[in-house]
Amino acid sequence: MVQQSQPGAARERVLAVALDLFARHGVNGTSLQMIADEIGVTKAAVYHQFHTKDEIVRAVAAPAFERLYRITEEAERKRRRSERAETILAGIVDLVVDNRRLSAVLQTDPAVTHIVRARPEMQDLERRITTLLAGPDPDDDLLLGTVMVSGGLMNVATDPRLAGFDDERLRRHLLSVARRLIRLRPPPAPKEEPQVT
Amino acid sequence: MVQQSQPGAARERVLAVALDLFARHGVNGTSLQMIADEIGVTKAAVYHQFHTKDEIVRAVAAPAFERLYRITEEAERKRRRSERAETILAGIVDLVVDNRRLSAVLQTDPAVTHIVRARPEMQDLERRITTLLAGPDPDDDLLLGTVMVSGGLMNVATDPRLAGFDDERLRRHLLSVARRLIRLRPPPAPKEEPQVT
DNA sequence: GTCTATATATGGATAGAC
DNA sequence: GTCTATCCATATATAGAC
Repeated sequence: MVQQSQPGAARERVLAVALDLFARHGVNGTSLQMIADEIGVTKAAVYHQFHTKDEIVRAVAAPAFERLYRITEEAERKRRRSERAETILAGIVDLVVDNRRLSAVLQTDPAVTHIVRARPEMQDLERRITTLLAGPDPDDDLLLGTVMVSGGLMNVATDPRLAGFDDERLRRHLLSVARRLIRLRPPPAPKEEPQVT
Repeated sequence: MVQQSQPGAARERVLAVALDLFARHGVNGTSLQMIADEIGVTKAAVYHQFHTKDEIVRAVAAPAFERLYRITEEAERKRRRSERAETILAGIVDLVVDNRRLSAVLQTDPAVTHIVRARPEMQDLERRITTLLAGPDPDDDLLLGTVMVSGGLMNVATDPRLAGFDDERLRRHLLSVARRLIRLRPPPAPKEEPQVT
């Protein structure tokens, strides 16, 4: 086994292995022993990096949620509703495509829900994203499309039937399908005047 | 505590409580102790009904999968592709609406995936459903829409943002959104006017 | 940073009384 | 059908040596 001597390398190794195991077995189905075994160290070595299991879960999830937060802030600065929706949608699709395995874990794992998403600022973030996607007063179909986008995109990314899609192909079709779900017209090409909805 | 004296009542009580806990904490996050506590009996009493935890999981999931199997068989007997897709889609939507909480567990819980969905006949069933929805040779957009339907419907059913939808309202909009995703025209309804996408 | 060893709690599961 | 009591494995977590 090659020794990792860069600073923080051991920490990153734990996070990478943890993510892989979380995606396969769920957070509650993954023990610290499994993580340690996969790396080839003991549990105590893992505990040297993270003092609790929750800490590992938060560290695995943190980068994605921080990115989601930044995308949300950016989208909220746009003036028109279509711009806001397009920005948050494209941002989420990019995020999902860049973190295919992570997405499903963050979206559906009950442990993640309890540890990360239950926090008030997370619930607030999810509410803001819903508003960005659906606008302030959506009808039933639009609301349901929005729910399916915010929940379904993550599932789709990990589905084995789409394993053969490379990132660019997955991104393009995810965007296309998601836009239809929230009745969003594709944005105008650069250098053109925006069209009125 | 009222004694349940009907035959099979204790068994049904375990299944109902287990489903509720599975939906909230996931299968791996639910211990037999939690199930027993929720009912107000001891672990041993639960073990009298089910000899292993896997057995409980299978018993919780079984009715939904049997119903899914019957719907699939029925859909495959239809002659036209649109009829097959409409039958399986409407059947799945009904199934999801009738079992809102169960759906997400069955679809996304890693323990369920390992215990139930990993079985060859289950994988075969899921493959047949994909073919029913998408046809034999789907393009990228249709395949992705199909994946989103088969994965996303279940998520949608449990989303708190749709908690206020009654069954009929949820069913109607799920069908509408799902049909758009797989580019399926609504069937000629007896008293409803067909919608144009 | 990693190890051995251990503390403590809880998990699934069984035996046998009532 | 339900109980108490118990077995054994594994879980998270900590202490202290190297």
